[in-house]
Amino acid sequence: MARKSKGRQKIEMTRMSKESNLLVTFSKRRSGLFKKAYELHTLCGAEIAIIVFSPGKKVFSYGHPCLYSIIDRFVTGKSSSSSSSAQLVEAHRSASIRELNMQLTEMLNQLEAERKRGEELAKHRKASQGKCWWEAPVSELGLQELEQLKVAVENLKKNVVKQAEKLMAVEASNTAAFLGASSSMGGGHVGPSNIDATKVPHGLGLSMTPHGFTMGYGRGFF
Amino acid sequence: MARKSKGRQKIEMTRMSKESNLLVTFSKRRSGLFKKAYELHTLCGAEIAIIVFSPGKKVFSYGHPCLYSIIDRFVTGKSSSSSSSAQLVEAHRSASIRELNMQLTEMLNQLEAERKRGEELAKHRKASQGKCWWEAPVSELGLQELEQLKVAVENLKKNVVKQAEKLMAVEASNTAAFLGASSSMGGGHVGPSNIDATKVPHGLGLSMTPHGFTMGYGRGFF
DNA sequence: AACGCTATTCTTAGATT
DNA sequence: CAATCTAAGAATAGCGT
Repeated sequence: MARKSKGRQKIEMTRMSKESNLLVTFSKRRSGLFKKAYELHTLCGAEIAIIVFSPGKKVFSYGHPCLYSIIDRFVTGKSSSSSSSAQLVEAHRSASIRELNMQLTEMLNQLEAERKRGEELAKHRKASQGKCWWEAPVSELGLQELEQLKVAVENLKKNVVKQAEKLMAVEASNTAAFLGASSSMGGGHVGPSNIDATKVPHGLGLSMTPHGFTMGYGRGFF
Repeated sequence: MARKSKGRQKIEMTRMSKESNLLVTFSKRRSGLFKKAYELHTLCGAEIAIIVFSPGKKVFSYGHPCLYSIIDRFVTGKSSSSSSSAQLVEAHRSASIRELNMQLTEMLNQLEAERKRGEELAKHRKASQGKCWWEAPVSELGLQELEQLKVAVENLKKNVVKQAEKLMAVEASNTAAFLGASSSMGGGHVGPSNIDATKVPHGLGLSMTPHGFTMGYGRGFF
């Protein structure tokens, strides 16, 4: 037996064609992702929540210290003191507005990253001046466009925030009325309860023992 | 210079003692985690949402195709049990906002495409020192995309204002006559689930190195 | 504080069982 | 199909800039 294996091979970063390979790769990489999350939590004390919908629409989640507390904190943006259903419902509602703000902020960050890259590109171009002269204007235009886009998005964000503030004010004034009869839904649940979770390739902590390491399947109790 | 570096060293899987190291490690590993998530999404078509609270309590998030749609899907699960009037109002409102989210998501996708193009451009530039003729069309394409993006942003801006006003009107009428408003714009498209085919012409590595996927935002409260 | 480097560890694609 | 094995590719700790 000369060659037992070709070892890891490079793969193209695009959806895998072979469904069988895809499935096993999904499983492997999901484990890897959760392990990385665990390590990030352990090493740096970060709190992490991960939700994964498999290609087959199954749900896998990871959360530390508690998946829901993190999501709740994220959605409400802060306190999350009480877990009363009324508050959660309200939080979820206002989350929609906050989503806009967050998404816009993310967009700005992405734009910023893109702009940086553009500058780098421009620098590169300068380094190899002479070659590709025809490209200079194009790249520059691209950069300028990005700058404009950034400004546009920033303005957009301001508008959204402004509108949202008004909306929130209105909502706050009648929140009490809305929540008069907060349905105490939830409670039961969990159908498939496939607590399959992560097997975690042996070989390293993660034995989901340390603390919670909730890796359940979820359906919230919102 | 015999030894330039000791290379990667093994570390204990416990909270890092040196705060300075901890901080930089957090940053590096967070990027790595997000990259893994991206790859899992791209390779396997999984939908992923990650929320990370840094030790400094700052929030970073990542999501494909859209962070919020995933969280929403996870959180709401299927709490279609009760249908109180309050919930109807909420559903109505969420639907409207979700439309905005869809638009924003599309924009984000376009931005991502643009970013990918940029990376590819950089890669090609580096790879083909003297063959710049290949880059020209790519750059032009990127410019076109930017133009489209610009238009998209302008339209989006208008829509956001319009929708926000509409929402305010709805809220106002609800305030006045709790259930007066009828669901004129129900519909709604639930989960996007339009898992983009990730065209990426000449795929290649997509090593997205420099600024990776950090899509953080600093606390997005209004 | 963000970036580049390098040696080393870690991850994982593909094959095998 | 799940577990294991192997070696090539990726991620990254510790430094330097």
